[in-house]
Amino acid sequence: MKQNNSFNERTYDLLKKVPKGKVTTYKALAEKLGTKAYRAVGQAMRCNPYAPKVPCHRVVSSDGSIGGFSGNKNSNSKEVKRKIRMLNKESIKIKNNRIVDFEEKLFYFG
DNA sequence: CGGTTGACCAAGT
DNA sequence: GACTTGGCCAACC
Repeated sequence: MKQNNSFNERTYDLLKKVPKGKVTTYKALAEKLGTKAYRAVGQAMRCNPYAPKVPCHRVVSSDGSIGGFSGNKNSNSKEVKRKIRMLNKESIKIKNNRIVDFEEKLFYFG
C-alpha cells in the first residue's frame, strides 16, 4: 500500500490494477482513492507519464462515453484512437463514442 | 492564499 | 438528446 506518493501516482497505481478487457470510470478511481476528485484523476491522465503502464484508454466516463480525450484533436489523439481499436479487440465495443454493455465491462475495484 | 482550470458528475432546462 | 448550472476536488499560476 503506497500512499506516500502524490495523488496522481495513486491514481496510476489503481488504474494499473484494472484487468484486461475491462474498463473503469473516473468516479470509481477517485472514490477508490478515497476522494471525489474525478477531475483530478482526469488531469493525471492528461499528464500520463506512464503511457503503457497507465491504460488511460481504459478509463471512461460514468455515462459509458469514452470521454473528451478520445475524439480529441490534439496530437496524441491518434494514439488514443489506436487504443480504442485495441479495446474493441478486448471485447470492449465502442459504438458512437459509447461503450456497448458498459456496465458489463465496467470493473469496480473490490 | 485566492482564482482559474480540467480527460467529471448529477440534475435541471 | 444536447446544453447549462452548480458542485466537487486537485493542480497550476
